[in-house]
Amino acid sequence: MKDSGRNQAERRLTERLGADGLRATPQREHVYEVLLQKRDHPTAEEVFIRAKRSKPGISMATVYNCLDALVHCGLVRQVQLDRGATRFCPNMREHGHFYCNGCDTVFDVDLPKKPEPRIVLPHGFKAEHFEVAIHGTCPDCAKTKVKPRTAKRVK
Amino acid sequence: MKDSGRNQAERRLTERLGADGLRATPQREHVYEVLLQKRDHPTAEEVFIRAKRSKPGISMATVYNCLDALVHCGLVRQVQLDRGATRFCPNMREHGHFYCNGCDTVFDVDLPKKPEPRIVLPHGFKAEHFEVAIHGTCPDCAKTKVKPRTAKRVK
DNA sequence: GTTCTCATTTAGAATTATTCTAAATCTTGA
DNA sequence: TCAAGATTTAGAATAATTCTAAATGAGAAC
Repeated sequence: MKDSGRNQAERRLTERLGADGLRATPQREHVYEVLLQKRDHPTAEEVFIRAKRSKPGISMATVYNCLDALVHCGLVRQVQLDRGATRFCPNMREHGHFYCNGCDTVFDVDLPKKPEPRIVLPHGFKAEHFEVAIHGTCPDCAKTKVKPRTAKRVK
Repeated sequence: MKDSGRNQAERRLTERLGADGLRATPQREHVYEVLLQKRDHPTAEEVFIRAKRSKPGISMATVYNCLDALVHCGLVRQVQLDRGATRFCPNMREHGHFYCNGCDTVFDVDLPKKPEPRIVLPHGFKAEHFEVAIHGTCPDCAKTKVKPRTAKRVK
């Protein structure tokens, strides 16, 4: 049947949320689907807008709640790249993020195979998760040569 | 003489700002000094508070302006770790940041020597800068076992 | 030195992003 | 069916950052 992928995603969602003592509600499922549908690292606001298209009653507070729940149970990563809003990424594969200073777009980038730069933490530190962010210029912006800056707002 | 270190820092500041067409103003020097004095990854607000101690007239807008100028000219890095305020770090040596989910403290961590896992970017992408952030639990918090969470706000 | 121009600073308003609150609704298990 | 607790909701509140316009300051041109 044509949406077995969707059903699978839903099962996983219920499972993961459950493991954290959380319920798989229609809103949480919907927010998760929104993230899976267009993987362009949307902000909470953007998720809200998309979620409203097929679920007009959903509220911003719920979107934040759902996103938090999804992050909490390990189905979604939150990505902090610039001074703006947090972005969300349902790709849990190990990967980094390339942030284009020119157009603010975020691209997933592969990290070297069995990489984990093998960072040695001082004694007693327990790592749970790591993020690699690369800032630079994407091909399009490199061509058009606009906004060649690192920090925002300084002319 | 006892403050040659400071003079050196000031020379570098003037140089770097100048290279970007910016002036080395008393406020910019002061904000830079504040960052150098206590390298605990303060937020703009914290920098503002510290800056005011010896320069009561300085304004928040100026602190943001100065921080932007310093980031822009490559003397300071901004670090985005959680949903809270941006933090600032005057350590330009290559290093990563460990963020403790328990106490929100940020620690500098060394990256493997000639590391750069050699991330291969797709054709046309130009990397300017990269950040490695590790989220986890610091030794103190590991002992006391408080707040064992990844995302905020989900009970 | 005076004047012009432009950079910078400042206070405060405005905006943006996120969190909080309390009431309504829903779910689940007894 | 009911009680307890989880979730959602709207809207208020807070936090973080940016914007605005006026005042100040500094260097270039006279």
